[in-house]
Amino acid sequence: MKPTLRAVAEAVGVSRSTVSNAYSRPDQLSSELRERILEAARQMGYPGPDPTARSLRRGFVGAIGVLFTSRLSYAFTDPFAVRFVTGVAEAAERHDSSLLLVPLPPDAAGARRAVENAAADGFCVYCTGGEEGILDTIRRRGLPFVTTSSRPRADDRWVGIDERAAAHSVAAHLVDLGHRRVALLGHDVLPRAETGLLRVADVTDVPHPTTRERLAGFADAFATAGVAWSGLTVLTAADNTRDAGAAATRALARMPEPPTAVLAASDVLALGALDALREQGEWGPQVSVTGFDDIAEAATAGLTTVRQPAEQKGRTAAELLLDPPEDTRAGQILLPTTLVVRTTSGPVPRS
Amino acid sequence: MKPTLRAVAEAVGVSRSTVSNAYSRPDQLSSELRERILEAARQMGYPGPDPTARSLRRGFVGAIGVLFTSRLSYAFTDPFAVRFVTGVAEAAERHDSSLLLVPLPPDAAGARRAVENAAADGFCVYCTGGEEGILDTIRRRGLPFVTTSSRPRADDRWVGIDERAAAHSVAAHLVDLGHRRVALLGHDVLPRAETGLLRVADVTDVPHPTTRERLAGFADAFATAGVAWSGLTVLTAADNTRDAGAAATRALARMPEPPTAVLAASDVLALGALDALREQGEWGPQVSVTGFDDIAEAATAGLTTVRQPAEQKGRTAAELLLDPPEDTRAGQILLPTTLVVRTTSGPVPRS
DNA sequence: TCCAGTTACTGAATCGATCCAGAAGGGCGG
DNA sequence: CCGCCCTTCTGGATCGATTCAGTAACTGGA
Repeated sequence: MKPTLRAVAEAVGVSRSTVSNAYSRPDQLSSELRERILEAARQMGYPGPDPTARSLRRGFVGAIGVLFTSRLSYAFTDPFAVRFVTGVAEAAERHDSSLLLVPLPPDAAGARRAVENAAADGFCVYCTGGEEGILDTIRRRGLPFVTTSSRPRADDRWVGIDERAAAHSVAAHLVDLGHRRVALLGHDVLPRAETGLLRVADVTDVPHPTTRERLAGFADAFATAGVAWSGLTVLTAADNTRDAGAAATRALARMPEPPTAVLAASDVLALGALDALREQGEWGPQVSVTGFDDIAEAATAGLTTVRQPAEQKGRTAAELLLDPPEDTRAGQILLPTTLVVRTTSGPVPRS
Repeated sequence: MKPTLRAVAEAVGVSRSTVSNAYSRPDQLSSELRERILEAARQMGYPGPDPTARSLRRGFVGAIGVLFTSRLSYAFTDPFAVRFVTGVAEAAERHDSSLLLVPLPPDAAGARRAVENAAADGFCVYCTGGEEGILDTIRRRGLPFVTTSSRPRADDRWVGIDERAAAHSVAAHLVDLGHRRVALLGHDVLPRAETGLLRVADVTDVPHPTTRERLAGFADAFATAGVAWSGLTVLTAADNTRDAGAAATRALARMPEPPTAVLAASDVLALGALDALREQGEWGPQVSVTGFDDIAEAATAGLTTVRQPAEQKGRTAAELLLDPPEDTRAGQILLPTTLVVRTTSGPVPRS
């Protein structure tokens, strides 16, 4: 067994408090004694105060948790998520805090347990589906948190973008280009993970809050332009992945009157859509495609999209958590978005 | 203040042990009493056993630490690192373990403190520079760990590839194509972070173990082919980033007899080299470039490289940590690598 | 010389649980 | 009816530190 602080104290012949002070409050004892203590500790192989015991007594851990709805391994696959975490990490680092990444199992009970068992001083909640239950669990623990995706309560800390307005901006761009027959591509559009076509029925039923807002924003733009919702098609991807985006998009080829544009709810899906369209011979590449997020690959692919500041979002979230503003009302921060027009969007082809 | 387990016990009129059992050992009490306890807890807003206290008493945390030498935010920028963590996350998930990401400050003392304070049951040590000091600190804490990069001690758990042989294979590929005047591109080649040209002096002096092995492997191939080391040039990138790779490569243009190929120690650097060469008018694009790792962008860029199974490396590392083989000698796992020839390597141009 | 003010250190209480030996009560075979 | 086992629950010790009020010795100013 490793020696404890107590053992060191006994070896040196001082009280435990003094040994503790040697580590955490050097000014509380003579530097001579301190040296003697540290030397003895070294000799005995004492690794310093146990982090867990220290946390218990001190009442805080020194780590912030980042909650992901989906599996952790998936989280790292999503470029936007990675950039978000990068931002969180950056801020955490500045505050000498570690990062505890917590994957939330899909079932509510498991998710609750995960949050209850996480040794963290607070949480950044990254874009989850069944968010409310999770926030409640955090509240029960009495820990602070920052959300990013769904509509926050008035007194919750939050950082995000105006999803709906941002989505509106890309859609309006397509409308301006003359597109009227358009497919909206989102993941998790229906509770059951169906893939394929759907008529736009009631977007408010979409369970995933971010997707819902974005689809609503898309729909807004068409409504404004007088395009009937019935002219729109919704493609449901099984996942927010490139492959799922491609798979969902392939359904278009089977339509009698295929759309002239695909409006995706994320860049990842949009890239998938491009993949699928490229397979479609001459017709495919003529279809306009837009994304959302502006991940790195978007630039390479020439994807028209809406940029949101991913790292900044993460950084701001962590900052909001680690050193909260005096004024509670300053706890909700809206980040700007920009429409980035590249080469994947263009006027409706004449033919 | 949140109620504690003790408060719940008093409210229900049972002992603390019983409440504890209600949460962690349902078979130790009648289900009727258990229900009563949980109900009372719910009423009082008791969030369940405190993770820190539980960890202290139980003697383990339920999280594995991943140690990064560089800043956390940088770690997420490196595609290879991200894939490695993805693998670790996957395995951790299977074992119901959280991930604690621990950035190690560049200074030895800070790094030691970070390791001493990390609340984890064991560590995956991702490719660090001053690795030995860190491993010692972990050993002092008596915690298990798995390394990936440097040469392990006989009884350390380790997962990795034969860096030198793998590096040899790309270099041999270039030799076969006729290249004789070649630049080796690595980061952190010298202790002081110099950028620019260097003659190959003594590769064994390179501080970063992985870079050292790879450069050595490159050199091997040329030695075998009878190419004098003096024919080789070493480019030192300040960082393992695309930009740093590009910056280092620009020095080539100033050489009287520029190399016909650039052998990079990582894909990230290689992509940077390609960027730089593309700027160089007609000469640049003729230079062959090879990378190392086979990250996703490598395929897109047509980069010739050596593939190593990144996710698998992470997964194996975590697996080795979380459920170690009976036989200690099975604790060192060598993963396979493959030479992937694409379009950035070709024969020496005639001119 | 005396008292106030520092400095250096001690001891007991505490953080919030889990563990373990053991007690009380019920069921059952002999 | 006794003894044994099983189930259900209890109390106290314990995990490894930190905190805080308090003691003792020393310093310095009047």
